[in-house]
Amino acid sequence: MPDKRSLILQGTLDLIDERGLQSTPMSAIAKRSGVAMGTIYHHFESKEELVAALYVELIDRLGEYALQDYDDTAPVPARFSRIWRNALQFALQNRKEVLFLEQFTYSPYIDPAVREGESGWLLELGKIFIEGQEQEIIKPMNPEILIQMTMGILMYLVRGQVAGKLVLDTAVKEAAIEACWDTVKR
Amino acid sequence: MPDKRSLILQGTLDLIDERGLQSTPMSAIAKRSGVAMGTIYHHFESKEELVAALYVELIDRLGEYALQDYDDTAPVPARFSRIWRNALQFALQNRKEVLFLEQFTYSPYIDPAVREGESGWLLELGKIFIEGQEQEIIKPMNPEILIQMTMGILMYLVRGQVAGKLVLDTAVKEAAIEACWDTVKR
Amino acid sequence: MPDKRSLILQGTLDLIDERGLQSTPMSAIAKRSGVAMGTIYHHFESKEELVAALYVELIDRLGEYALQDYDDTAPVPARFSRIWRNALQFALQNRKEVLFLEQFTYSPYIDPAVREGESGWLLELGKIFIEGQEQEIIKPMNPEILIQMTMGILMYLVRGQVAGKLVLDTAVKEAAIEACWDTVKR
Amino acid sequence: MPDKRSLILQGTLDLIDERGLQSTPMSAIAKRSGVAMGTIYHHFESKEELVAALYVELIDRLGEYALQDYDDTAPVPARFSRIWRNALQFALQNRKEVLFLEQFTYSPYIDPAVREGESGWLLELGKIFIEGQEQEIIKPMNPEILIQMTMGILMYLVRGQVAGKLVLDTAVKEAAIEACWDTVKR
DNA sequence: CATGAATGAGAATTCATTCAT
DNA sequence: GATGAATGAATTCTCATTCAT
Repeated sequence: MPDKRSLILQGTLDLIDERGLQSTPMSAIAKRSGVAMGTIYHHFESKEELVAALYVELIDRLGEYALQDYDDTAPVPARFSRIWRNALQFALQNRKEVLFLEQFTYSPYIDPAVREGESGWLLELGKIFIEGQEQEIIKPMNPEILIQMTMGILMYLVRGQVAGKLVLDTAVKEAAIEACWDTVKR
Repeated sequence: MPDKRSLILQGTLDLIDERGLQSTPMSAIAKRSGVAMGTIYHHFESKEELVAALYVELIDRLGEYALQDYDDTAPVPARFSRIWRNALQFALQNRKEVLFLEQFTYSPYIDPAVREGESGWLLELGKIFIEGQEQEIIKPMNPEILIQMTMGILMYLVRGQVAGKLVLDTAVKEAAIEACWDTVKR
Repeated sequence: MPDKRSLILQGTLDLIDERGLQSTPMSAIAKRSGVAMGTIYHHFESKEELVAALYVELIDRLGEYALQDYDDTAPVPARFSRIWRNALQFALQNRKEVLFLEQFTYSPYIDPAVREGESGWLLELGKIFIEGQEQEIIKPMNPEILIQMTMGILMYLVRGQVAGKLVLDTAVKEAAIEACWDTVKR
Repeated sequence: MPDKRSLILQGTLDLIDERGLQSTPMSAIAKRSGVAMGTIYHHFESKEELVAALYVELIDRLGEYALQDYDDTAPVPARFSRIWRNALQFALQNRKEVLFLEQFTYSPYIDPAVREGESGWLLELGKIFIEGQEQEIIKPMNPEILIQMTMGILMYLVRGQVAGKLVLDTAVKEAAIEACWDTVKR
């Protein structure tokens, strides 16, 4: 059986996805997670801390997934594709998680301090861009800008699918990764 | 002096930006807007309706701004740039407004019915893409996909600037619009 | 009809007397006072503030009562008796009020800042003692000390009566006032 | 090392002194005393019992201290001074303890049954007063009244010092004991 | 005996909404 | 229309007590 902390985080995510934070009282989280309300407060100081902890947890999970099968000796374009293909995959397989992150990344509800830590995969992406710029195959721009643009492409595609506006089948996914490359390549 | 309805909407936007919807009671909106609580209920049925009205108001404002100086007889790339340059401009000059839209577009708090109406500028973009595809200068993909990708690029750049990760000066803004074109062009 | 604020203060005092602060939830205060719980919070920021407000209110009431029929041109012993007779009278006629003050004067529950303000009757007593010392009919000690001793005599008599250990009839009351004088007189 | 029961009682006293009973959860007592919560419940049935036990413990300690060096063959005034000097000494050296007793003696939180037992020193005082009355050196009043008055004088002096209103140096302490005698002597 | 995570009833507090003025 | 005090259900959070280890 998963530990209570995980049960609570999962229950929180599920309910926020289903009804929104507004309409998710702690009592509902307790019921959904199968623990007593007091137990939640044993693990998290407040509702705000609980949501922050979930945020950190999901950021970490995404970061880990993004680096799966990552070979840092491969050529730049291959590494680029690998990471973004992973990230997209994660987003599509973890709809709730990613919508949560989208929702709270710029919400005043999340303490800015929580957002700070750079995740490993973003650092790795930075390296890829710099190396690509040295090889003159990537546009000579602030890597931060390139990262934001690429992430924006993929995240908005995921949003589009979630909203039912479009369908991301395998072909489209590959096209999307390619489009990402087109955006940054020289 | 602006009419009370506008004062209320502005106060609501300000407070949601500062403290989040969670922490924005109607009483605070009343105080900030300089009206009595009862007055808010003269103009809006409920808090939910108030937020929905704000959403619609901002969507409209963005849509209007995006089509400024738009010449629908110009060539496809020029029209593409015009609209996105406008949209980016709007986003940068209306941080609160755009973060609000980002925040609530996929929130269960906004009734899906409210989101429905296609805004004119998005319809116009659809036309641009179809025309560009006929001219074989734009990738032959579902235009919805192309729109999402382009919007993602720009929105994530704005997010990046809001978060203090990067600065969008004039040069970068132009480069960003160009990168959008690179993403969709054949 | 008394205003709601007074109703709430009275209900609070009654319940604290009957069951203690511990066992007096805000909901009980609301019910007893005949107002809604929210109304209490309209008048007082928190339970703590409510109790503090009650404290101040009672201190004021006692101070006012103590100076009834006070003639500041009378000789020192007469003035001394008048004030203490009044104070004792107040204490005996306002059991709840005085026990509340006893209970909370040195409780960490009352913010020390609340206790600060010197009440008029105590200032007046100070003057009496100084004048009496000049006339060499009162012990030459720090007046603060004399005040504490006198108040202690009377308050502990009241306590004794409340506890059922003794009965303060008219004769005893007069004897007590006399004993107070014996304590401070030269 | 003191036994756990004592540690718990001491921790309870400290915390009640610092934050009040209201704000002293059992968990805090456990932490402060360096024992587990379960351990507290081995020694005391409930929080109420714990506080009652502390009350009894402190009453006993005070009673014992009050009779130190007490010679029941000495003359009445000497015996009177001895006991009250001891009591005052105890109060000044055990601020927390005495404030606790003050606080809870008339609190509904303490079961009246707990307060009942007459302590030896109070019985002894009763004897002193009766003997003094037989010798016609003490006022012919209910001894209970005389006890309350004397205790009131001293306790309020202690309160005054605790509140920072006055300082009880050796001279003042002696004067206070004398004043007590003035209050009861014929 | 000792531990401290878990429990859940109960407390304090909030806030959308109403309505008498 | 405008006001804002009043309402009380809903929510967050607390904490005395238990019990499996």
